[in-house]
Amino acid sequence: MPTGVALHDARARLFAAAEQVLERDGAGSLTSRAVTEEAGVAKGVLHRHFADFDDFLAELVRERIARVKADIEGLRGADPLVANVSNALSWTLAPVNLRLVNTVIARDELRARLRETSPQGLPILTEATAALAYYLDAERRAGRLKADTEVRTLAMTLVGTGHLLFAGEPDGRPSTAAVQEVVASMLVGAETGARR
Amino acid sequence: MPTGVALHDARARLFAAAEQVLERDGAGSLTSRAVTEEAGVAKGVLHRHFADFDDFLAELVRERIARVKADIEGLRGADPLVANVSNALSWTLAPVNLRLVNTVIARDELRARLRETSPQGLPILTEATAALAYYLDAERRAGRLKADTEVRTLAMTLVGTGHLLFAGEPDGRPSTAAVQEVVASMLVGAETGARR
Amino acid sequence: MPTGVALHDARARLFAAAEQVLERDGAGSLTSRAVTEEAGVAKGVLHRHFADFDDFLAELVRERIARVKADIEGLRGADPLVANVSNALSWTLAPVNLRLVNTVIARDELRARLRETSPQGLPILTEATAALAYYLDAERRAGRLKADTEVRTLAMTLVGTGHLLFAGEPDGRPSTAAVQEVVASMLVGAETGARR
Amino acid sequence: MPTGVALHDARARLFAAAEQVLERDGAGSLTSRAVTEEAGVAKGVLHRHFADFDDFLAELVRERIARVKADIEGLRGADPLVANVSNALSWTLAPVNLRLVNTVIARDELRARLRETSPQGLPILTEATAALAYYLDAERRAGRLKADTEVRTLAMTLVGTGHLLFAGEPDGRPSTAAVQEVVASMLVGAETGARR
DNA sequence: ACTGGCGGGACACCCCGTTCCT
DNA sequence: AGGAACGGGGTGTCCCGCCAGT
Repeated sequence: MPTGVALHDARARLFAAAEQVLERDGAGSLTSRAVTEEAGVAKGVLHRHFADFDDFLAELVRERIARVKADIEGLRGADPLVANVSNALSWTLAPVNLRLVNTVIARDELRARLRETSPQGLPILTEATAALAYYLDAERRAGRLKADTEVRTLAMTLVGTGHLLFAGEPDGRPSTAAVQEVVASMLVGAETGARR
Repeated sequence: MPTGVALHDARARLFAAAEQVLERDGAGSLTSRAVTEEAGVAKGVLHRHFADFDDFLAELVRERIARVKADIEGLRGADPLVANVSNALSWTLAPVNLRLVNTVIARDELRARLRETSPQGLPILTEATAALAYYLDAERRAGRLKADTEVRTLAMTLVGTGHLLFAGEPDGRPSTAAVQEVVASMLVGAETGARR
Repeated sequence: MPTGVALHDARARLFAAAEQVLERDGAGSLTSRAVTEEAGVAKGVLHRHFADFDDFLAELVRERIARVKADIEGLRGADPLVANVSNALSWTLAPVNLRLVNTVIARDELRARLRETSPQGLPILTEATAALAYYLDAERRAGRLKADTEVRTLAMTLVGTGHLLFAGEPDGRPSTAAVQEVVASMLVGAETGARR
Repeated sequence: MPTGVALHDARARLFAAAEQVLERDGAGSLTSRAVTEEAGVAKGVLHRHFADFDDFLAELVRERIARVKADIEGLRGADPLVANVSNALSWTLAPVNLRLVNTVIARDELRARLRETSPQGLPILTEATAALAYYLDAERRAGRLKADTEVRTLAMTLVGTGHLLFAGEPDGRPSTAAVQEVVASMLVGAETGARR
């Protein structure tokens, strides 16, 4: 029975529900029904707030992108470089994001729509790479990375390797130590001796 | 009309058809019908040679894995390191393979079955990483890479970065120069001065 | 295009559609798709209201059985015996019922399920025979049939002969006169002279 | 491997195989594959000797009809009337025949072709009815049935009732006693007192 | 504004009769 | 003669988007 009560936070609730479905059941189970059911909401609600399911997913991806960018931009130079980069990878490659990338990969229409805002590269990963490169450039300018470090390539290397590392784990969660070890070995050639 | 002719190479023809569909239409269009139609073969042929469609796909993945491994194992030390690695990445991340990885990502059942033979990591990429590490180890023992090179991590870095590079291109084909440039910058810290 | 309107009488509409298909195209054309198309209804509706197609058919048979029983039970002693019995046969062996019996005969699974409610005999015909026997017994007690009439056998004889008569006609519709003639000749030995 | 040996009795072997399949697995399992497998013969053999599967079935039906007719025509006036008729019904309604009738009912095309030789009525049952009527007429002329007996109707009644009786049994085999009882009660009004 | 049933398309799997190469 | 393949059809299932009621 209709309640007549407006869901003022429908978007947020639907996004949260989608993330829970992704985390619990994987990308293959992320259907419009699963989302609305998880949110405890009627199917029609999704279509009142979004043009269609792919539009909903696109918005969700953009929301995750914004969060990852904000997180990486919030990294502070005072913390150890390896820890910062490891955190950046952990945020970027969190299970929900990984599965969301898979969702994008599996859906032609969604991928096409995201091409408008992410012209190249895999959504989320591309933006994270850019944000990480920006952070690394700051570190380079601060003298914690060698002056000739190609931060764009280094960022891509870190994200690419991290992707393989995280995607390889059945549950998508390698240990923090494992991440730091890999990150450390990748930064070893670029780091200066500077410490604080 | 029935032809009555036995398809002595049904498996190979179906595999080739699947690859053409992948290349032309993408992972989203890889259905059992599309495969048999592309092969110019009756629907039932696929089910006569494979338990079901996921079984067919699993076999196709394994066949691609075998080919990639054989290709990488065929690399010769006489050729330039960067060229060899670039070739390895081009073979590993060929459009067909990339889309096949996407197919695996999108199909829960297929992924589950491949877990039996590829317990961890993304199919194809994992095996390519292992083969590449084996090749790099040979180069390390031959003195073309520094003795302390962690070949496993280096291989993962190369494949992971390459994956991002190839998957980022809308058509899955970065230029050879672009690949070599990235590979060169990644190997710069590990290479010795040895040349032949 | 979705109507959004709930089909409050989905069962009845599907049953009616199935009967129309039977009447128009015969038992061989009675597929689940044909039923939903005839009903102007989505394919899923059938599976929302019935476990599967055989379940739907079983329910249809039971509904027809109920109708035939009700019809026969509604026969009134005031009307001529021959007319009553002829009507009973016409109802029992109506084209739709005849073809429904054929459907049961042709479908192993359906037949198996109906065994639960019609342990023996051909569905519809068995129940009609029982109802007719009950009616004849009433007539016997009312003195319109000889006291020693074996109503069970007589009913079986009438239905069995009627079945041959109706099933023999290409379109399943012998003339009323032909039916009455046969019925009359079969009752001649059992009828008393009683008239009203 | 081809044997090169011609099956001079292919027809008979295929017919026998079909009957075994009918008897063991029912009408629903009577496919061309089942027949050739049961006969231990290649699928092509059937199509070498018959235009198509429906043609094969039509010939089988005609063969069974001929056998039933011959059997009934072989009845001798010296034996008890009830026993003779009971035997006629048992032959006519043998499980194989009953299931063959079902096969005819379930196959539109087969039914259509048999219309050419059996313009009306159910194949086998119609011919059996005619043969039985002929026999009964002989008995009538011999004085064992009343002179005014309508043998055509009586035959139809016997076969129709018998059909219900036999088809009602799950395994298609009522006891001889049950058959004789029903037959006796149906003949009671038509028999004269003549005995031998 | 929300609810929930429906429309419609697609897909995997299965079965059958039939043909014809080996 | 044997057996693989062919073409067609049927069923159950899933999913997304729509929209009449409440």
